[in-house]
Amino acid sequence: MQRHQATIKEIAQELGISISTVSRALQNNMRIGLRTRERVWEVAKRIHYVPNPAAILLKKNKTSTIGVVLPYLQEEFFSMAITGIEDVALEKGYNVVMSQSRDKFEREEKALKSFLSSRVDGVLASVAAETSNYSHFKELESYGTPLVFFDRVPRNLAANKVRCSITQGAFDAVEFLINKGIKKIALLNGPSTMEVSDERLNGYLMAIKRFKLQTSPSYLKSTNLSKEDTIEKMLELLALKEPPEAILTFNDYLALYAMQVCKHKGILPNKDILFVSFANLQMTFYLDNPPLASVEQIAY
Amino acid sequence: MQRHQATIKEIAQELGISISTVSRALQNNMRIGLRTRERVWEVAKRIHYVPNPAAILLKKNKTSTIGVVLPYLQEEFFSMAITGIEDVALEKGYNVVMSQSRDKFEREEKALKSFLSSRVDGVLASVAAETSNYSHFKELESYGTPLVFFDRVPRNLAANKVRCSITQGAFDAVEFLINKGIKKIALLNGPSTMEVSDERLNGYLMAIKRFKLQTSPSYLKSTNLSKEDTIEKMLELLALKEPPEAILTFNDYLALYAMQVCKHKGILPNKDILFVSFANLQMTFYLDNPPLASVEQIAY
DNA sequence: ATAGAGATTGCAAACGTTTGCACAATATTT
DNA sequence: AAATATTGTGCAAACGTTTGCAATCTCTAT
Repeated sequence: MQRHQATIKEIAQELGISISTVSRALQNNMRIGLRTRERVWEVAKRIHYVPNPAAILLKKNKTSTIGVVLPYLQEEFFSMAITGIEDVALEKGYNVVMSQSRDKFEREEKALKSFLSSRVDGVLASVAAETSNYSHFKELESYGTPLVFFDRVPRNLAANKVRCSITQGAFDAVEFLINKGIKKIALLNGPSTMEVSDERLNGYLMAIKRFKLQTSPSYLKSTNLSKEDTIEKMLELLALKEPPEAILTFNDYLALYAMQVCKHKGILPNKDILFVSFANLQMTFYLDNPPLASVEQIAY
Repeated sequence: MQRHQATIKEIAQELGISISTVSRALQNNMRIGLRTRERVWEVAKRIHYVPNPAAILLKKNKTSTIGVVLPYLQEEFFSMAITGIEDVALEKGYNVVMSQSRDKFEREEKALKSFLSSRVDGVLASVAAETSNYSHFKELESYGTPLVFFDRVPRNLAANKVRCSITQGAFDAVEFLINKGIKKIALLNGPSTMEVSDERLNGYLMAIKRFKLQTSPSYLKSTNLSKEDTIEKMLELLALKEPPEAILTFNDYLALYAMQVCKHKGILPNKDILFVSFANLQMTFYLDNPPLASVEQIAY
């Protein structure tokens, strides 16, 4: 099946020169005469030579590959991020291999194992909602594989992290609602294990304080991002004696789930209860009734 | 940076046995005594041995990796498909590397090149809308890399192809409309380079013939799947002397674009003009006004 | 005891590439 | 013409693994 792949040995043979010369010629090493270099390149092209990455890895201990784990590829934020990652990686001569955790700890763990065994040069990770134990990441680092978290970064872990600071975004979102005369604002947040949740909370609290509003612990809900949990927490909010007039949600998906709950209860979203969220999905452009506003995060 | 990774040599040294014995012990080769095998495994675990895939590829000429190119990871159909692919691949001990073409020929070409140089064992491809020349796929095969197209398979190309036959689905969709008493049905199809477009057309024509309806070339539009082109073709349909009463669209995205055009023109989608499409996105559950019906394709 | 058998283990080559070092060929200076 | 510098090329080892073959053990049956 797998037909023979061209090797530098064959090029050397055909030209009657040594393989070291060919190797150097292909690297455009100045030590090799221009004429020889040209002849080597010509043969290489003709016989469709492609360097064997395994041999190179073996020698250089470098795969020129980076691994990316993230929760869902289909979430627009991540899919844009991946596109950005791919673009710069390709430009720099790196390959990208990605894996979705689907917010499951187990899948995330497996993905990292597979990255480890394929010896990626580095890993980018956006952690699964389920994850609260970071030993699998620690293990990666113990092998010396560089690791950078992005967007969904863990709290309480000394590591490289990249994310937009959205404290200000959360503040602005609340201010926006307050300017509309709203007083009772709830926060439907993500898991407390994530720093990005903290930031939303901080921005929210800052705004509440600054504008001297009131809130209560029952207005602060934290979900695991699943549809079920979100619906449950939303029902709790609606069941309060003083249900909120507006809800700031962790992202557009939570907002959509929550809005569905409202509809079932005969409450008109963005009429009876205003929704403001984070992410600004392309998708929301298709909706007749999207969240009132959304804080955009530039994923690419 | 990159800390040293354990090798079988080190295991051998520690136990005072030869590397070949270690290699065989790790493969659970029966030629190696049980006691030795156990000791080897124990050390391997302790020092976190992970086989170096490069060395194995070099010997076996097998990467246990398959490459997947598809248009958009964020389209639900593909993201489900990828999950299916990942699941069976992992189960069989294969890794998956994927790349999005974003419907661009150039990106698709690059992805295949990168697969080639990383020596994947095989490729799964769903072709980009832009692609009409398959030389890059041909090249893959000339290297002996097995190739299977899925869903978006090319016409007129002898190759392995996997897709749902949706001729029947298209037929059923039209029948569904006819049963509602609709007579004037248009088809907003995908590029004619794709077999999947042909199938929709065939199903549509079969139903038209069977139920003795009329259609006209101006009811048959073919788009490149982009939003712009879809809007243009939709405007053409609306500009006809006899605009259609219902439109069968290539997928949910086209339906959504087309429905937006209607709204701009003050036409009520699924009231004045009925929409039926293919794909059945999760997303459409969030919509207040989804396509009337959608033919589901089981991606996973 | 000892031949033969069977069970274990080790040697060494091979996979395709890179690279330090040495050597050969040519050009430049005396 | 010899000595030196410059340029071009080749040898061989190394990377971590697998595997055919040979070698060494440990038995059992004589």
